[in-house]
Amino acid sequence: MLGQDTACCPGLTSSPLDEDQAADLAKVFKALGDPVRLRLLSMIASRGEGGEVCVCELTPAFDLSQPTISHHLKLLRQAGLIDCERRGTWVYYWALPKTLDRLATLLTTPSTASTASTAKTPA
Amino acid sequence: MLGQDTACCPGLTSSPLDEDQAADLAKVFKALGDPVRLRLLSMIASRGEGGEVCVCELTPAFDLSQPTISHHLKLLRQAGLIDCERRGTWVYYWALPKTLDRLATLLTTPSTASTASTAKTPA
DNA sequence: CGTCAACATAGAGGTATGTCGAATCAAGAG
DNA sequence: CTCTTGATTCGACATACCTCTATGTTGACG
Repeated sequence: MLGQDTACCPGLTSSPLDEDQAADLAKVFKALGDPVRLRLLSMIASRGEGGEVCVCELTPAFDLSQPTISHHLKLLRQAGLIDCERRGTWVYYWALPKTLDRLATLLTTPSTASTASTAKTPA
Repeated sequence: MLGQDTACCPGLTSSPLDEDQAADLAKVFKALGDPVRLRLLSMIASRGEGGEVCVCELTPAFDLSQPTISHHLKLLRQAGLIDCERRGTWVYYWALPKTLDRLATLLTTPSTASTASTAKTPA
């Protein structure tokens, strides 16, 4: 998801998106378009670069059933925003900052681009 | 939409979002979660700072009815991403970069924040 | 005033999304 | 092996969303 060809692109404000780029990006933004998923992602991402969170820590933070949380985590994973691994009884999730960086670059407007254009994940 | 209290916030990856912040942000991301709206926004925003686009230029770029385009423009406007004005027979739309910048800052991860954190629209 | 063109709004229909309970799978303890 | 706990998958249902056609509204022009 979100192929390489969209990774290089300067931003929404520079040139109109073509249909394929828009479709790819829309999937990621749609994944972010739910308050539960936004909170889940922020809870996971705020653990830092190598940080992980167990599902058993995430679930009680919401007034939702466990299957529902699991469903939202799945969508975030399909959007390329997080990934997970099972270790014993528990499943741990971590953030994939590359996707977030890509979106941030895309949303950066020319006025702010002068300071942020060099932030395209050094490699 | 997207009150001032969320404007100051460092980013998704720094600390977990509370419920209200997540709800506000989700509305904006949801507005971006459709390929048609993404393309509309990019067509409008790529006109630059003072640029404007007439609806009559936007509609023929899509294989959709005119009311459908009007509907999507309304959602983008309600999300605070664009605004419009009627001048004579035509209606002109322009982008509101402040909202985009806010999202970009929010999505910026610590590794890239060193170069982009000062990009919060100088005033 | 009447008419026409550009946009917006209203309502309807089909599809997707969010949520749940129940069932299922995975791993460890006894 | 069986039982318990953690997590995902499945099936169902209510709601939201995207799209259309039909209708309103606004302004320009005779």
